[in-house]
Amino acid sequence: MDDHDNCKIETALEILVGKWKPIILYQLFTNGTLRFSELQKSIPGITKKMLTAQLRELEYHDIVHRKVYLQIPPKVEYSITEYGQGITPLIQSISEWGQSHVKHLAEIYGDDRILKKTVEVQD
Amino acid sequence: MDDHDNCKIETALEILVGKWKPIILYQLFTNGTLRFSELQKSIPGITKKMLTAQLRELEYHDIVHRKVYLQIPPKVEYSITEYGQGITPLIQSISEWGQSHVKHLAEIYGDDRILKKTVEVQD
DNA sequence: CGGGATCCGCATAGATACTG
DNA sequence: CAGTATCTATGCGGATCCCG
Repeated sequence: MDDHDNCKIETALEILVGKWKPIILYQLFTNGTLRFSELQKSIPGITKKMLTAQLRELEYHDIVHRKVYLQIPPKVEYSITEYGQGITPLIQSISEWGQSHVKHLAEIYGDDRILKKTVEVQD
Repeated sequence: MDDHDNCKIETALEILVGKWKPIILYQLFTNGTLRFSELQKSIPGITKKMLTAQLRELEYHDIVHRKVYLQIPPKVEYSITEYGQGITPLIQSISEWGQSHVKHLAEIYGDDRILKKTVEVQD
């Protein structure tokens, strides 16, 4: 780690972060190509505004490709770029660490988040 | 990637994310142990409130250890836990990808962020 | 010294309506 | 259909004050 690694990390994080980006990427990775409306339907709760904004950022970073069909009604398809495929190892690393970390937390605090859910329902 | 990998990713990201966490971790990784006030001085612009909040989250996740000396005036030292050491490969991965990605962006859009800096200084 | 409590401002997300 | 424009709301970060 040299002195400027932090900003690089933050740059990388920008791409994954934002309430919706991980799940957008997940949808595109697993489904290949999706229309705007399909994407929206597959992500409950997201608004057009947010979806558009997040997709634009991902597009800027060359992770997502935007293909516009000039027709009425319009049709726009989104997919992972070739360069974007290259983040899979990274996502894999993060995901794996995340999984083991969840287990670690369970070991420390006990697995009472399940109980918590039950309690919440009781109300 | 199974159906619930997203939440795991988000769990993992929670730890790195937040305006100040990367640099807090950086300080602790490079300096070993730091007092609250030393940490604050090493991170220009951060408020006590934020520093406290971020440290508490990191502590909850067992990444950072908080050692309190019961004395007047108080003294509190922070360090990376043994478990916390385990995130280095993850940080490494993210950092490396971040670096190569910055280069990729430079290739696509041209390297005009350096020029931008120059312009900013001109003022 | 190392915080906690409180108040405030701004950015950002959400909701709604409109458009090519 | 795939957005944009506009308005509103809320939640987070910053500033300030206080306390053991």
